[in-house]
Amino acid sequence: MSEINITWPDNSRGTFPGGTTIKDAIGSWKPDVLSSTVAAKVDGSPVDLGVRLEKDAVVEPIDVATKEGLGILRHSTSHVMAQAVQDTFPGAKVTIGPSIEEGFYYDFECETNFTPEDLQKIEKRMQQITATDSTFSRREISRTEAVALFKEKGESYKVELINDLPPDVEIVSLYTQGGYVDLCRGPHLPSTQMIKAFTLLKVAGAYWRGDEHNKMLQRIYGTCFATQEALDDYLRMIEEAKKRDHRRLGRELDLFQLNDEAGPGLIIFHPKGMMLRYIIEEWERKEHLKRGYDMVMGPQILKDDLWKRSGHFDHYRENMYFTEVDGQGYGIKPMNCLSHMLIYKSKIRSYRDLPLRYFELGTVHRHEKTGVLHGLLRARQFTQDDAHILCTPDQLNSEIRAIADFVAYAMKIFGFEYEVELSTRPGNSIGSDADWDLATSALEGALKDSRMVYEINEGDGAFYGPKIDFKLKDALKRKWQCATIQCDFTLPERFDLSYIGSDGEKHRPVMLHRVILGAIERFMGVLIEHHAGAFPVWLSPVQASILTVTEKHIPHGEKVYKQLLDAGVRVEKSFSNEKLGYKIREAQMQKVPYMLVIGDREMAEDAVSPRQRDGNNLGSMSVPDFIDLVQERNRNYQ
RNA sequence: GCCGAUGUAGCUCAGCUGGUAGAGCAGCUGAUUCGUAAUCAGCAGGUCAGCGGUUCAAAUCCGCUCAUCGGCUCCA
Repeated sequence: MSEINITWPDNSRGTFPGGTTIKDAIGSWKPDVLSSTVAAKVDGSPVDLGVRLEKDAVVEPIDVATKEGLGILRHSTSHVMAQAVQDTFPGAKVTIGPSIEEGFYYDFECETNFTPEDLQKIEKRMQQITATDSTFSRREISRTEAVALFKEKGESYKVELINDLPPDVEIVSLYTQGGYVDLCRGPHLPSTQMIKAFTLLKVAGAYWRGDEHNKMLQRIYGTCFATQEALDDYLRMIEEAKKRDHRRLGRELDLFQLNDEAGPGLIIFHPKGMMLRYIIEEWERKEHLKRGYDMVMGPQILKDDLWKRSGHFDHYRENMYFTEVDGQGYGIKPMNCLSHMLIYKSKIRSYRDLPLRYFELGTVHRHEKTGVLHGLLRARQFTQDDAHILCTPDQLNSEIRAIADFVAYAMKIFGFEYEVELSTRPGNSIGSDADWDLATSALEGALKDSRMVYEINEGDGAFYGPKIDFKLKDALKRKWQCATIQCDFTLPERFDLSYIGSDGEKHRPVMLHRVILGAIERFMGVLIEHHAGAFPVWLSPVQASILTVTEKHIPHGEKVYKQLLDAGVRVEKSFSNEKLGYKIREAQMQKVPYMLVIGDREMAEDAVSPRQRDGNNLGSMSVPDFIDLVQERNRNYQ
């Protein structure tokens, strides 16, 4: 038998008889690696460990701890789940079951609805399967054979999947574990025994192939990790996320409410929530003015004709609210651009005026479907830190780069990491191919010039133009869409905007729509969850609470209160007839950064000794020194 | 909008197979005057989401509506 040469990741080489399995080869290379290896890459392509090597190759084991390895582990677990579901519910039809970022799911069509008790049953069955050490074995059959096989099993969704494969695909692969066969590209684990730490999480509805016109299937979500510890960590993280839920903290910290009587998706800000909002808005105004933006403001409703002209009536009507005044139809604005266009049009513009940057904390209303509403993160009325930049095509690049810098600065101030995505033309769009190409390359060019790392999101742009999305990552690594830059050649066209160029001729300006924090409400929701309600001092609605020990300390407490208030410190009185421990606890639960206890000592020294919410005591200091401390943190965004 | 679950006091939750509602915390009143995460006692608080039906009798069973939650789709 001929021999083959294998090159390992460390560039060492080994010689093996032709037909050696990858598993055996790895086993003789580094036996200790094998136990955590789920599959391998042969010349770059991932394959099963059971594959026999027939020619020279570069072989790289895929470890279960890597992202790719975890994906394979989870995908295999989803196959085991499908087996368990069909064992438990013989009528259930399988559809697809991929691994996802935090686990896996599998969609089923089943007459009965899965209950939480059913999940336990399925999980138990999965444990039986994984305890048996069944191998995942791959088999390749012809397309027609596969169709016949799944037809016979009554798996109509699998038949549909095979039929929809590209015409040049002649062979499909099947994986079998413990007598259970599924259509799959692979690769998979060598054995079910590697599946040790898994759990099923929830049942949810999901449309077949993600299309809302299709049948609703039942999706079971689960997750799987290489070790029990990793799974436990993940489950703890979910618990932590629940504790941080902004809807819960919004109530506990008395920031805002969503009230049935007011209506779904409508937020009512309480004093502390409004204070947080005010701080953010003031920051916005200051930063925009620094960057050469002009503040403007338009009305909430504008005549229907304007929305028809802009294209919103044709493309966005189902998301808009309408009203009638004196027999005239009006649309409640879902976006702020129209007023800004009218400002531009209010006089003849010269190229010397450009770029014009109109900024508005613009409150918009959008008729979101009831099922998508989610606290502050998805509401029907919200306020964008919106701006529209009108510039010459030549200025586009520097304007986009300036916005990207602004976003980077904002993310630094608020303490978020972020990712960048470029979204291209969607199906439901307006405008010419040439304009879309120009706009898309302008955005991409600016990203490249700014040396930003970005991903491309095909077909995810707005109906009027492509966009750059910035997705920030919070303390729990969850991603949230906030900033976006959208390039628009259409509106200037539709509204016949122009400027007089140096040549004395009329030219068409280009328009950029952009937001930095996105929607103030959403950003607040993200901030609440990011900080778990314990905002940095500069953002805390209440920065200090004054706690009197007994009622004889109230007059001095009042004096300190007044001093702090005069200095602009956001301060609260806790003068009630309770023991100090009780008041500390109260302030602690409200996550107030500084607690100022006023007792005999503080009265005698005319001082305060701030206790931080982390339990640290800063020692005795004068009231002016404490004021400096707070103001220092305000200035430094800490 | 779709699938599923849920809805009892301000909050967190009990309330067995139908017999007419209960606790802790919060609130109020009083006592206590207290030094870094809960002082004690008393009081008050609910058309059991809403509407309709079954029944001698409904928080409990059935239907519809509304809202919320988890997803899908959509999105700042």
